[in-house]
This record gives sequence, C-alpha cells and structure tokens, in this order.
Amino acid sequence: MALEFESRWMTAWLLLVRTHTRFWDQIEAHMRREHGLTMARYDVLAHLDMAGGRLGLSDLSSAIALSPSGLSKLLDRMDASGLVQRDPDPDDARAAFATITPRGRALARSARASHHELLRATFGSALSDRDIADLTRIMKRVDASLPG
Amino acid sequence: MALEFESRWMTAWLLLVRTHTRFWDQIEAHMRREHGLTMARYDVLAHLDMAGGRLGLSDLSSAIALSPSGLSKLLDRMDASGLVQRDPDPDDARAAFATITPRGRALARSARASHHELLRATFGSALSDRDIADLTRIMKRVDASLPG
DNA sequence: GGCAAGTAGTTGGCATGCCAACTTGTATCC
DNA sequence: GGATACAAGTTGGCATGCCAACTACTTGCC
Repeated sequence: MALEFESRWMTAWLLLVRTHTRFWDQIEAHMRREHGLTMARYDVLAHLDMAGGRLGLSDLSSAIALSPSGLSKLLDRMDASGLVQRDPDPDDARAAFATITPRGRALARSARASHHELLRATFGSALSDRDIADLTRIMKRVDASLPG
Repeated sequence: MALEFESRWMTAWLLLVRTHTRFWDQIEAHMRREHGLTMARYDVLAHLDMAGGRLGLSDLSSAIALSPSGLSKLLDRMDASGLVQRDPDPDDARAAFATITPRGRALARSARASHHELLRATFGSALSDRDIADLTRIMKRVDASLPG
C-alpha cells in the first residue's frame, strides 16, 4: 500500500490492509500445508457440510462470494479431487446442487477444527473482549457506510 | 466465509473479512472505472511518485508486497502501457530500476486525489476519532501476534 | 586469481477468478 | 399457446500472481 500519512484514518486504513493481508496469507498457507486445501475449497466444503451436505449452486455462489463462472470451475476441480459432486435439481432442469462426498465431509471436519485452532491462537488470543467488541462495532459502521 | 458462530471473536473475524472484501472490491472498481488502473498498478505508480520517480525493483517488490516474478510481469504490462520504464543500475549489472514516465506521474497524481477522496468519503467519515484509535490499536495487536 | 555461495530479475507453467457470450430452461404477458 | 423476458450454469478468453528453475552477476574466502 502507498506510504501516505496525511491523516489518522489513512494510517489506520493502511495498517488494516497490511495486517489483514498478512493474516489471510498465513491462514491460506496453513490450510494448504495441513490439509491440501485452498480457502476457496474449504469455504465450499464448510458451507456444504453445515447445510447438511447439499446446496444449490446459486445459493453457494452467493454464500462464498464467488462469481457463477468461478464457482463452476471450482466445482470442476473439486469434483476431480473427489470432494464434491453435482446433482441435477429435479424441480428445475436449469439448476443443480453441489453435494459433498464422504471424503469431502471428513476433510471439511478435520480442516475446520485446525482452522479454528489457528484463528483462536492468533486472532482470538491476541485480542481482549473489549477489542473484539470495538472491532465488531467499527466493522459494522464501515459496512453500513458502503453502498449496496 | 463459513457461517460459524461459536464465539465472539469468530463473529468479529467473519465480519472483518466480509467488510474488508466488500470495501476493497469497491475501491478496486472505482480505480478501474475512473482511471483505468488496477490497485496493483496504482500502488506501483504511487510508490514511484513518492520516491521521486524511481525505485529499485527489489525495494518496490517489498514495498507493494508482490513477488519478484509478479512485479516483473506487472512492469512488463505497465511498460507496454507507457506508465513506467526499466533502467539498468550502473552500479550492479544484475539490478534494475523502475522509473515513472510523465504520463504515469500525471495519472498517479489524479488517481491519488480521487482515491483519497473515496477513502475519506467512506472509511474516513463513517468512523469517529475514537473508532480510528481503537482500530489502530487492534490492528497493531493482531499484527504483533503474527509470526515473522 | 578463482571457486563457492548468495542475490536480482526473468521466464515457463500452472491455478485462480472475472466478464462476455452462449445454451437451456422457466415464467410472464397478451 | 406462443412470443418475450428472465434465470441457471457453462465455456472461452483474458488478466493476475505464485513457485520452480534458470541466467547473470557479485561477494566471500582460500
């Protein structure tokens, strides 16, 4: 990010971006190293598992904030890896479901445990209850200020 | 992100990721729409301009948090667009500088003004001084808890 | 001097994800 | 009932960015 220090909020913004990126990269690396998953794949598996094993592609697409075409290609790769499977929707011939496989489910669960452990060990334990409350308040304000 | 609500910090983390992503996408779209630049290109131009117009590739690479190979290819594209130029380092035949062109500099400056305006209009004005101070404190704590 | 080790940058190959265009199927409206 | 608008997914093409391997050069050590 640019090295601009004209104001307090600019400094805070640059710090936010840098910290978020560093943390995210670490989480991504951990997921890859320990479970052979990208975060995109983990998100798909976690959502499917939580939803009972199956979700419509449109729902999944918005749940994980991925474009329809991006999801389509991601599911191709995950299908090839034996983690998910596509099923047609009997009520709408245009639509389809993604269904988690037993192997995908097992992976989702072990990855989830270790992912949460990592988050707790860094994000969770570095911050006090007040920090968490402040951060939540601030993010809600930013979120509310965004269009859409 | 997964829809997991086991703890306050998990909720805060998911909110942070979602908000950050939404905000970032908006900034990126604004930069593209108003100036025809990606944020990666803007970062290069902003750093070069602030550094007086020229930086060594290694320095630039770490300043904008891009891998050497990623920077190399980015500079190829920006060179083709007439925004930057490569110059050899007379003191080290392995090394090179990136130099901003007059066109790149003009673009950097107008993009910078409008980029800051956008940030102020959303991030800056949605948050109080106390929010900014809290956010800075929290991000420093997270940053300090990361390895490296 | 001269070889080993390290450094700067580039290239090839791959993964990811977007948009635009397309195909197929459903819904609406007359 | 049939044209027309709309919706779900897929595909092709492109941009981006990483890692591994490579080239070329510089440094350290003897």
